[in-house]
Amino acid sequence: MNILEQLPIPLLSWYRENARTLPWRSAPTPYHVWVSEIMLQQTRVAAVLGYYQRFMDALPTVEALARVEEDVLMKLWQGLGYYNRARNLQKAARQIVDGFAGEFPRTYETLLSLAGVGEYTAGAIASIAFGVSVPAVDGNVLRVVSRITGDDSDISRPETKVRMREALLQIIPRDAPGDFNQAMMELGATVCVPNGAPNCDNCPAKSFCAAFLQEKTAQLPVKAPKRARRTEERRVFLIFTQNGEKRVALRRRPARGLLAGLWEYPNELKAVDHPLETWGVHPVGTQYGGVGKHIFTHIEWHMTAQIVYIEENDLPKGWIWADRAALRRDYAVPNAFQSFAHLVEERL
DNA sequence: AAGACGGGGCA
DNA sequence: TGCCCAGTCTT
Repeated sequence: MNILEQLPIPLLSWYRENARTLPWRSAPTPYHVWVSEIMLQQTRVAAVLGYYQRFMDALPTVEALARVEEDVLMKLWQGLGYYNRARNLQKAARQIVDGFAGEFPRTYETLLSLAGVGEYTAGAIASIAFGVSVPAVDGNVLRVVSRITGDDSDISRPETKVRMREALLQIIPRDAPGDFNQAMMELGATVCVPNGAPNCDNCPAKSFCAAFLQEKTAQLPVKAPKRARRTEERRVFLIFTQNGEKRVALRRRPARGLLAGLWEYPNELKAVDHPLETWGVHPVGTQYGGVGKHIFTHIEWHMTAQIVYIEENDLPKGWIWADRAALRRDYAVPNAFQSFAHLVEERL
């Protein structure tokens, strides 16, 4: 017999008592659910809160999102990370407007065809916005299921995810699939937590949870170790105008890859010699700008900044001069350069 | 199946 | 520091 069969009733009851009040829950239209789910991918609720409302104020409809200029979109996403999510969001908005005549897709399979919508997100939108009985299996759900069933399979394996998804499909309440999925995630986020001891005293599953009953919560879930990240030594050039208006040089990053399409202070690996010369930049004066560090999931940047003054007309093709207002309003600069933000602002 | 892809919070 | 987060896409 399936131990999970005991879960839905106490879980839903617990959820109705303990659900957090979240902005995307107040009016769960398909558009609201979709945008919030994309923002929440690999991102904590607390981090999304500061972005969601501002995004909705700027782009209240799927049509507005489909039409917005990419730089404005990226500015709204600046600091949230995984920037392809934003670009895929707009791609999908155009799919909806052009391909589905503005009518939001309402089946799991059709939702899957939208850019940036995978198994989890398709399940979340289908169940929460349209009441379709499909699971939404994220990291929280994998952890909760592993513990309740005492399953020690590696949850990073696709095969494990498929099996747990199928088990959930058997028990998901047909009259409340959206609440059930949200309740599973809410439980994982607030009670059956990943770091440190879970709060089993307040868990609706404590009477039948295998991990709790066998005191194995610390051993579950099982997850394969990640590969170590590599380090990159980089020189960052904070380039200012020598005369006239106070401005700083920015250039756009390549359209693909890390931080694609965002703006940055020109920088290069330390292993590469004479980047200024290569760019055709002729310093009038230079000064040490301190060090900075930024940790990505798979790379660690160790940065040394150099302050450089050049003539205004010495700016390489394609780069731009930004004054303080433009830097704040128009250009999405990733948080990787946050260590130098203060230094730059002081000089603008 | 593995790697790329951000950034932050917490033990 | 290392882990993990309402994952998806590419190779």
